[in-house]
Order: sequence, then structure tokens, then C-alpha cells
Amino acid sequence: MILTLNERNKDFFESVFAVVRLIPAGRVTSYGAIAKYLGTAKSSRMVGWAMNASHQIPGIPAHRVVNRNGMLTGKMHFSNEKEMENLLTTEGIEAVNDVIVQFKLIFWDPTIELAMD
DNA sequence: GTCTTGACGTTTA
DNA sequence: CTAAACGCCAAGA
Repeated sequence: MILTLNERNKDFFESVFAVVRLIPAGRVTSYGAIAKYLGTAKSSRMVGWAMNASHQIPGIPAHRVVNRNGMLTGKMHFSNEKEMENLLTTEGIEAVNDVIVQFKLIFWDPTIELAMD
């Protein structure tokens, strides 16, 4: 179910969680992409903030969300720094030096994959 | 109430 | 090319 955050204020967190949950294994996306999809492209920080709250919610593959540079910026927020990289590796995502390899190829853009019309 | 900080991203210098 | 500033908005102090 595609979320339509028209109000963009109502349940921002919930929307972010929904999108993140839709990210298929082996794929990754960026905070900005999610923010853009939600209509808050300029507030990409809020996405990251929402992700921080996602810790309390199970089923949120936060490890599949990285910054625009493909860098594992949020690894420090996991139980262990290697946790995020480990999870990515398990899903077939290669990450070296805290940076996802072939990031562009496995990049999952909600604005495209979810095909908002 | 104000001020600082922050899982970001884009634009200038 | 790299470094710094700005915008954006929410939460904690």
C-alpha cells in the first residue's frame, strides 16, 4: 500500500517507516530519496530523525538506508558498528570502508520503483 | 520561551 | 578539486 503523505505533517515517521519496509532485500536507498518521495526533499534530515525513532520499531531495515553518498552514516546507531555492514553483506550488498559498493546499481528509488504518478 | 544538535543534501567560495 | 555555509524541521537541554 502506497502511502500518500499529502499532508506531509500527519505521520511523517509512519510514512518513512512504510517506505523503508518496502525496500527489498539487496537494495538500498537514501534519506533524500525517501524525503523526496514524501514531499519533504529539503527536509531529508527529518528522515534520518525518523529512522532514529525506528529503533523502537521492529521490521525496519534501517541498514538499507544510507546517505546520498552511499555511506553507512547510521552504522554508529546500531548495536555495533559492524552490525549495519554485516546486515548489508548478508543481503548481498558489498560495503567497503563504510561505503556501499555499486551503490548506484542497487539503489532503490521510491519515486521510481513505487512509480508515483 | 531560546539555543544547540542532528542517520542529509545542495549550493557557494 | 576540497571546504564551508545554508536550508530544513524536530527534539532535547
